[in-house]
Amino acid sequence: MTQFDDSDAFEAASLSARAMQARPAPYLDGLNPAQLRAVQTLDGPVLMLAGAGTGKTRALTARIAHLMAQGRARPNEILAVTFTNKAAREMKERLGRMMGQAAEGMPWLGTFHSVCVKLLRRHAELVGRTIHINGEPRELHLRSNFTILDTDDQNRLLKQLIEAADIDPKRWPPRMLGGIIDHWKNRAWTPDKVPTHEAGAFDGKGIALYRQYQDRLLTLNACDFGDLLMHVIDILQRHEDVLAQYRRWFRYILVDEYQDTNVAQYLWLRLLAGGHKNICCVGDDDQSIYGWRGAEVGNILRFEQDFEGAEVIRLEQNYRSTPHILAAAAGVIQGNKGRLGKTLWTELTEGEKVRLIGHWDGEEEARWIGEEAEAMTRGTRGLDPFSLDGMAILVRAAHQMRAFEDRFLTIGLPYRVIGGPRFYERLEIRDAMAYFRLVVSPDDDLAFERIVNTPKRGLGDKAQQTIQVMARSNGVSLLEGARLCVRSKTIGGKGGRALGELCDGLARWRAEMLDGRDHIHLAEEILDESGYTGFWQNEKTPEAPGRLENLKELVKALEAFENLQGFLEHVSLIMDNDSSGEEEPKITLMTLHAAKGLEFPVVFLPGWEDGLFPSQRSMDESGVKGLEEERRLAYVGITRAEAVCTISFAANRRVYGQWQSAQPSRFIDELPAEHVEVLTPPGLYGGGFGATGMAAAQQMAMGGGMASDLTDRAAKADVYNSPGWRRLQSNATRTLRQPAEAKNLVIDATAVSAFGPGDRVFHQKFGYGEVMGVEGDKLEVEFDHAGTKKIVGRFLLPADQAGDTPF
DNA sequence: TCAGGCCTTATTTTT
DNA sequence: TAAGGCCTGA
Repeated sequence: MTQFDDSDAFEAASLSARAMQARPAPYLDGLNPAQLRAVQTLDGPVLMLAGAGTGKTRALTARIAHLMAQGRARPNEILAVTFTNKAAREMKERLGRMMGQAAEGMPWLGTFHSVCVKLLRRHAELVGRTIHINGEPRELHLRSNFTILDTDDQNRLLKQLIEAADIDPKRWPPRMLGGIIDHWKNRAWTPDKVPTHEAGAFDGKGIALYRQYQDRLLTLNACDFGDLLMHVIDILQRHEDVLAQYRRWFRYILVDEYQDTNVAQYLWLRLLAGGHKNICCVGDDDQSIYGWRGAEVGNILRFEQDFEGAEVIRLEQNYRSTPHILAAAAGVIQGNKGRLGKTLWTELTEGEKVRLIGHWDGEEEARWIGEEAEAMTRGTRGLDPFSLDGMAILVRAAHQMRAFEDRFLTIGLPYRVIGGPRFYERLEIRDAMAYFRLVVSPDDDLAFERIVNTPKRGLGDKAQQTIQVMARSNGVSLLEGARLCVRSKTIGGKGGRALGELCDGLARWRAEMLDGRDHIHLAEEILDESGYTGFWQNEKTPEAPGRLENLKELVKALEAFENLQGFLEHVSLIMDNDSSGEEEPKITLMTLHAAKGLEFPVVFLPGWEDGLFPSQRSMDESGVKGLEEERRLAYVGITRAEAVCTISFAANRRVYGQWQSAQPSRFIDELPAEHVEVLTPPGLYGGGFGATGMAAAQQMAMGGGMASDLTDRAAKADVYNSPGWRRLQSNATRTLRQPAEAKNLVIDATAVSAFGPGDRVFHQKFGYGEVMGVEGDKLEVEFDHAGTKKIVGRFLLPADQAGDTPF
């Protein structure tokens, strides 16, 4: 298909569209030939194979603009799905900039899940089933105001079911069952469709529990994330009229990150695109890194078979990285079999080689990266200076971040961590939300369970069981059951009084809400009067102030919505944590997974050791498939870098408290030597070696092999005396001791002498504590909640000044 | 009911 | 090591 096909549209296009077409199309400006083809090939299935940094979002948004400008579809006739809210938002913003307000009118641009929620709310009543409750058949169906459960609700529900089935939740943890159910839902297997070879799952009770769980969700009028897709698929499969309606409705379909789709998403797309086949999938098989959560690389590899007559367009011109970085990435990814294949190229000619450095242990690695990052802000090794904002450290596993955090805290290097618990997953936010949920829907039993005794109201297991029994025997919600308990004095004393207050409060807040009271004030009132705010105010842990801050932020987030209900509906799908408004430049710390789609001028890739990266577990569990996914992860990591990419590894690392020695990652061997520069670790001699091949380079990067190369006696003597040599010796004997502390510490006498034993101090990370003694340049501090630590004096504040600082 | 001690376990994570 | 869940003693 060529761009001339657009002439067909000319006849069909409306007058206004023809007028638009007559004008130059600014959204096409500056697109390269491949991008142009991807934008202009409108009919039939298209696979846009977009390598890292090749401008795929640009092409995708231009394509949408083109569809509209050509009069092919109105904004509401285009279905565009992404995986993350962030990607959807980005696309909306870009479209907005490209076409003015037109993008506002794209109601079907969103994540798979948000689109499914919209569809499901329209057709909820088509999801239903006859459930026997106490032997009586009852026809239950989903209602359009269903609630969306998150993982935590899900696990609590599963735990109840597991215990009710008399299964030991220790041997068979709810999380595991949740994982299995998720796995099934990712394949669009309803309880009836789970194949028999899965019957053994969860001690042979998996399928039965799955069915019970689905029934329970239906009675709660709730869905989990997997249901959103699965229910929609089920509806589309069973109701031809509904399917036909949407096939007509969505005239063009676009899919971002197609390599990440699972079976359910694939089926969903096939159903919707089945009529006209105007589907454009964008993705990169080399960046498929979510196989472990159900993504099927097969989907993208099979595209041409699945969608007959598909046009495959490769975006291969890279606008991000230098040639050395691209070549290094290409060298690594070459090791994978069965790729669709792409060759990234760039117009850039200059640039740094990928840098490789080995360290004695993980702490030294962190120390070196800290120093290097700091040096790079000033310009070092002949490089221009870089801002910390342009630097990122990408790790395989979240726990690797710890060494860096510790180090950066010590030297005072500003950093930010991406990932970790998202805002809406935080304890205090979930508690607060449970209060809101209960006000909006008094029947929300899960929310009730969460907050009956939070803050502590003296309602323990026994009282809660009493409420359960009361509710069940009367066929009412837990909240209503609680009211009955209070009224009948079944729960008396202090607990009963507190419970009565809670029930009254909930009734009062609900009445106010129905009265149309301003929801922001109402939210504040709920949190104050329930005692929840007070609970955190009285808490003296170092994280308590932060939690209060988060609660404030939560209330602020309400401003964007008209009422509590609207807020709750959106929030369950928008699990973003965009902490905006950063002042000072910071280096970014995150996992490789979280880094996909991002780019940084300077990237550090630490921990390239076999077993850590590639991860042993991946290889054990998924064999070659696992290793290939790890390799794609390496590819993703390298291709994040624009200008400088530094890979490092350590010979020794502490794993679960035990010192272990490690081999450099096999991926290091796969780096093409001519695109790699080996840096010498501090304290080791060996500059000026002509390394050939990465194996030699590795040795050198670790300081190995230098004794034979250094013939000069004096130099040799120096080497034997160098800390590096002593390290190597201990390495050779494999004594896994913790290496010696770094020397050359400058003793900061003023900072230390500012405190003495008995002083109350505050530390950014560990909170409040008391100085126990002085040791060299450090103070020994016994923290109230973090144990005893040795801290450099200048990172401590007198406790009474802690409140005045922006910590 | 609850705080503190013991034992177990230990990627990657979005919606 | 270190965090989270469970149990026990007060």
